[in-house]
Amino acid sequence: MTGPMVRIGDVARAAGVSTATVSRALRGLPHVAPATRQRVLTAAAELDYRPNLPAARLAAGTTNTIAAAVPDPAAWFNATIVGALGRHTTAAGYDLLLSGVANSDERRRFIELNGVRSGRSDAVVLIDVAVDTETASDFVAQGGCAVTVGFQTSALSSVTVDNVAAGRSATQVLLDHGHRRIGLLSLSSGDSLNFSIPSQRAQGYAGAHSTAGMTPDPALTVSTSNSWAEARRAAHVLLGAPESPTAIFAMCDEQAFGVMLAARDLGLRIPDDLSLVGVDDHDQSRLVGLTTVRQHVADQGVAAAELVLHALESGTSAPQHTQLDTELIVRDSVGPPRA
Amino acid sequence: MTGPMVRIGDVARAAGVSTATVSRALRGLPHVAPATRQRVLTAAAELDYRPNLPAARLAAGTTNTIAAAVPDPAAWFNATIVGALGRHTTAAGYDLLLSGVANSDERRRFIELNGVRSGRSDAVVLIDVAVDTETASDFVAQGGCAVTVGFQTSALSSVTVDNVAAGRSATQVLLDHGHRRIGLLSLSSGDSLNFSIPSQRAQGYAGAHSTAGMTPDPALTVSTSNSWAEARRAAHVLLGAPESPTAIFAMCDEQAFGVMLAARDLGLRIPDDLSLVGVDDHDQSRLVGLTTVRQHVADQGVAAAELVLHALESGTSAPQHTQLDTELIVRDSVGPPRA
DNA sequence: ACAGATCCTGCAATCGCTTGCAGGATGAGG
DNA sequence: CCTCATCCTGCAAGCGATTGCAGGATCTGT
Repeated sequence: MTGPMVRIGDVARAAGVSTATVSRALRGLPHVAPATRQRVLTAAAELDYRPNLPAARLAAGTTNTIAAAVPDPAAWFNATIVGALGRHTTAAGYDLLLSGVANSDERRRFIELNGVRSGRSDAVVLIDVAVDTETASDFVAQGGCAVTVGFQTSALSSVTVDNVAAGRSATQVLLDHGHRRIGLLSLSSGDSLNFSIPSQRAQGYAGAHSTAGMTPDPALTVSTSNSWAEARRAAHVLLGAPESPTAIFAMCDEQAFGVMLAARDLGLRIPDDLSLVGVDDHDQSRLVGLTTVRQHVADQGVAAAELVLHALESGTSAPQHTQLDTELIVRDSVGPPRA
Repeated sequence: MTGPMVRIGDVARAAGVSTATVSRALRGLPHVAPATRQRVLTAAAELDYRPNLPAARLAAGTTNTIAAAVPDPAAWFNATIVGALGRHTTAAGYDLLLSGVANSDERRRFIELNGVRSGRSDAVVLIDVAVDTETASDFVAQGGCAVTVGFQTSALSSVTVDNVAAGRSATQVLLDHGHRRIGLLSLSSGDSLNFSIPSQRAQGYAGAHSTAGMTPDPALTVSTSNSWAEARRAAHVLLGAPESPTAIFAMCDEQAFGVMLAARDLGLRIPDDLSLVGVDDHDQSRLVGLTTVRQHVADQGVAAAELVLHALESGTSAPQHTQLDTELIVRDSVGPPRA
């Protein structure tokens, strides 16, 4: 059944050279005569030789693999980043290992498993997964290479957006239209591993208010996960309250979709009866006319890939922090408050 | 900088046993006395020992890794399956390697790289990626283990849905409402690697027509990728033609979203001026009230995981074919044709 | 034709863990 | 008290590549 395993020695014999030469020839290393290389290539092709990865990795001490951690691989934000990241790392010859890391246990395991010493991956990309300062510096102290996306800590390279500004401008649009009671649908810190995004966006929300000489009503803030269903329920609460908001700032578009559903449930028209702003510019937001603060998600994946590849190739461990722009995308979900 | 590498020998010395015993103790293998195991565990913990994966893989000849191939990791369908698949394989102790396979070159490379002989992965999951019969049987002949999702070939285990039935029932709804000119937005076979889905759904479309004693007008069929932008453009063509259809069957919900955009561009109201049915039941479909034929996507990922894990654990190579149900989800995008 | 630099190539030691086999210790049964 | 099974444990031979170092071939300039 199982085809005979062709080893590097077989190729060497066939080409009449040593395994050392085969190894060098096959990997395009210098110091091998063109004619010899050709001979080796031919022999390898003829025997249909496939180098054994674990062996190569053990000997070379390098894995050519990048491990990515995401809270939920199926979520749009994560998937988009992973897609862009993967495209670039694959092009550079790296494999992409994907791990779902939904709680702190899994996170610890992930960090442990991907340290330099286990030889599982050469570098790690943490997408929307936070790590504490100590863990991060331990990791790099051991020679690990990591970059974070959507979270920032000093010891690690990162790519982020200005979430305070995003929260501010989302809120500002609403304020500009005359809204005075603006609900905040916050991302829950429940089992989430990244607290910074919600708190920063909330900070922008508060900031915009205070610039306008106002203080937001704490009763208008509700937290949920990024699931539609939960956001919908939360929006029901918000909109069913005695002094309900005339507008809602949802911290992510997916939550905004949930609000739209709730509005429909309640017979509220957007933007006539309720204004709505999200953050992300999810693929679907255009379809439903959602006004939102766009973050260029795929670009973040590309940036992460560049950071990681650069670090790997240069061997540098000095962290670099990239911050991408956000931009307000005006669609149809915002209008003046109902009289 | 780099912490001292702790090897299995160090643990052995600390625990006063041989490396063989450490290896067995740490992996929970039988034939090691409880007291000894405890001693080894303690020593390992104290030294913060991390086994070196490549070494273990080389020695054991097994990788504990499953490689998944998807045309586009960022696409909703793929991401959803990968998410479910990953959750289950990780729980079973396997790593998930993710590769974007967008054309036949990449596909060939993927198959080669993941054959048994290269020791890169223990099994392969092909998601919406087709392979020809010969490649498939070669792969298993060499001892490879593979399962396909959304595509079926006899030599490999697979999980699919009945696409003919899906196409038929989508078309049937439209017919039932009295539509007689039904446009078909087909998935293009451009660079796609899986032709079977579009052709099967088209077959269902034709079948429903012929059951009703009709023959669909070939002029009403247009092919595009699953991108919104393309589908939108195609819909413009379809709807701008002299005898435009009163309804459209889009082979996937993402295309249907494009049609919605086009309809909006043209000032057509759904379902008053145009009826629309998709396939998938994309997360967003509910939001926009799209009538669609649901396929349980996450379940397909789970099924794929089960197939793969079973094959790996039992060592069986007899292919198993799982077919999941689809179900018509009626929302608001279908009505009678305009008078 | 010769010294010295430049290029290729092979030897053999590693990389760190797994595992078949054999041997010693322990316990049960007669 | 002896025999035989049963259980643990250690020895040491791999697993299949990579790579520092040394040595031979080839070439350059004089």
